[in-house]
Amino acid sequence: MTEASRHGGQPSPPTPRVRLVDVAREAGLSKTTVSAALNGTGRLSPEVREKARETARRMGYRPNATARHLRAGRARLIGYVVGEFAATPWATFLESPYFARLTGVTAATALRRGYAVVLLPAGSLQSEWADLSLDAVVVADPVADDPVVEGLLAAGIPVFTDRSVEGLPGAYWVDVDAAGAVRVALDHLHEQGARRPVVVVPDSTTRFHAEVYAAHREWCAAHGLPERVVRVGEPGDAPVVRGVEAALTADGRERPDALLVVAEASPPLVLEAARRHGYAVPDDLLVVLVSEDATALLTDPPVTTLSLRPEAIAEAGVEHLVAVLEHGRREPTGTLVETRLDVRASSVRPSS
Amino acid sequence: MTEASRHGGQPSPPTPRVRLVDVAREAGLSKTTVSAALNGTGRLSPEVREKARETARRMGYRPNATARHLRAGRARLIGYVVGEFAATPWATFLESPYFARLTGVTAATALRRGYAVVLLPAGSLQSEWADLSLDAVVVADPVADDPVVEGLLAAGIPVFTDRSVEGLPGAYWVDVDAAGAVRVALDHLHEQGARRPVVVVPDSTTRFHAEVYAAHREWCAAHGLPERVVRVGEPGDAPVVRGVEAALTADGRERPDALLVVAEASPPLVLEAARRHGYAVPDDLLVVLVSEDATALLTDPPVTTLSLRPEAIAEAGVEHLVAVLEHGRREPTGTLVETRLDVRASSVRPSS
DNA sequence: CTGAAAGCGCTAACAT
DNA sequence: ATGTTAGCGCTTTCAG
Repeated sequence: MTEASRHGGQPSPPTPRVRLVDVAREAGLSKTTVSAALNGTGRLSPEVREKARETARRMGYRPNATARHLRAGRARLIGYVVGEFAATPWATFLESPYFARLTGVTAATALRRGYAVVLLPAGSLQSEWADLSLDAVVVADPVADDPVVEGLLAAGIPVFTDRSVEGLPGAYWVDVDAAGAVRVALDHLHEQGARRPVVVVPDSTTRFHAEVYAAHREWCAAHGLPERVVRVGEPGDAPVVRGVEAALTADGRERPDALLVVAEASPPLVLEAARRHGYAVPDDLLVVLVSEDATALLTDPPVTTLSLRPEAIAEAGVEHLVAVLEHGRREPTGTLVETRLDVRASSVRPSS
Repeated sequence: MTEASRHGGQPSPPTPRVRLVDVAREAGLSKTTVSAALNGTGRLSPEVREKARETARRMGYRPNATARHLRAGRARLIGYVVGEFAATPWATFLESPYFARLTGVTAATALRRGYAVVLLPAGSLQSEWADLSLDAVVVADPVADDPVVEGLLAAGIPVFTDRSVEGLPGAYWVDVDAAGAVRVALDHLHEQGARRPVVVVPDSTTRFHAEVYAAHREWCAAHGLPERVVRVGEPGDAPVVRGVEAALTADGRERPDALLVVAEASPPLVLEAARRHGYAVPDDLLVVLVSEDATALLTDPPVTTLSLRPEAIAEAGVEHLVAVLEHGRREPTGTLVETRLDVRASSVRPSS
């Protein structure tokens, strides 16, 4: 006798699952009829339909998804990869509010559409996904010419990712309007009187950051302002905060009067760094952060943030994916999501 | 003609996938033989086996997982839920280094065992998982008497979670030795000369925190030291740091000489808070943090951390799960993972 | 308006 | 040692 059974639980009788045929027999109907009744297909008399449903409910029938999928030819499974540094991929990845939300909303939206999202850690080999029958794969942050993307396309699996794959057949994208975001933020700071804005941004080769550099350069040229930018080696609170400190150190030049951080960093940490360097926010320094971090609302003053809207990206991506998978829609191959500037006290010049 | 085809990509010929029977025909063998050859089963002559394999490889054969699963009666799918605050579940959840690692390692380990991990966001309804044919579900942080757990067990799906489910038939657990962890940390501080340690811990009703309280109380009683504890309302850097500040404010009592934080908080932030309050670490104050945060190694001094070892928990959990699923092992129902104290300069009294 | 039968792709008895 | 066949549970023509 096992410990569990002595505790009074059932000895776990390997309940032979109720199948469609069992329901049919019990209800005195055929498999076909019950199937049609439950799926709302076919033309059945209301009474028969109700009887089938009632019996199924009573017997606790739950359709076998695997059999359905085999029949349907699609497994309703979506892979979710991050094409990232192999070292500590998920740790650095999921810890960011942006990716955490992207991941969660992708899973939730897909589930609502009847698709399950399968986590594919970057460390895992492609060979391990081989026997997974994925209908499609979402690549959450591809590197340039990502081999993962290429492998999937070669295997005939549709890929959904960011704009870096534009033009590849079978690859679809949803992306954020990075250039627009930078312009909106800088325009806002300019309107509030900023004339020496400094930008802090990770020094990476991703398309997103490349667009940020370019947009910043153009904006500065257009406004006849000097291009002040600090590039930090990697994402993460600590490096970014150091970058902020570097940006705020005048180094002989005039002190900046506005700060735009295009990297996720804890808002309170950034504010504190500014204060440490003798800036009063927003009096001496206007601050805008690209961040999804909710603590931005809790600081004193609350911090203006530019949201990349991971929720919107995830939803658009899944809708697009479902459209391609279910209706064979191949156009458009991309969707651009607008960012959102949430103006708060940190970037509003007081009573000008 | 579509945009894609004009770009020179194949017009995406809906490649009729290569099936087992196709390989068999091509190789002049039967399905059985090819199947046996590829799966390493049966007794086949080496030449035939190699021929089958070679043909399969050449034709780019990839077995249809859905058909296999239907045949096998199991879908090799594992659900992964977090039984948490419904509001912003994944955001707060995945952002923590602990959970991010737990999640990533769970997925990677399962995949290596041939199981796919499906994300089930807390906001999603049980009805949405109904037709998912999950072989088992991992509940990553159940609340007391979690209704999710109960629903799954009622549906006959094995559940893997933490020790709070001990005794429920069909529920298995892997947990961290919270009480042992507290003792190890406090013993270490005591050895280093601490006599007025203060503990900061979230004020929650989870089993983990309850155990922490109890272990702390016992330890203090056993050592005849006053029980100094600060409970913070919620996890998250900001509240925890405020808790630390409260803990370090003497308030008429003697200043503490050691600090144990049992909540994930950014190590540099905690150190800074200590300095702000006039403590030199480790001279005036020994510091130990329960954390997986890698920045603990980068501070000055590096911070001693107590790791709850999410990687080990995830691996043990998956191994246990696989054992139950594949070999029907029902005992033991639980595994306890030891924590690990990584002693660094922040908790070593200098040259005593 | 309902039921019998075929078949999705694969594996494992069983027969040769 | 290899091939034939049945069947996993479901949906869907196609007869009745």
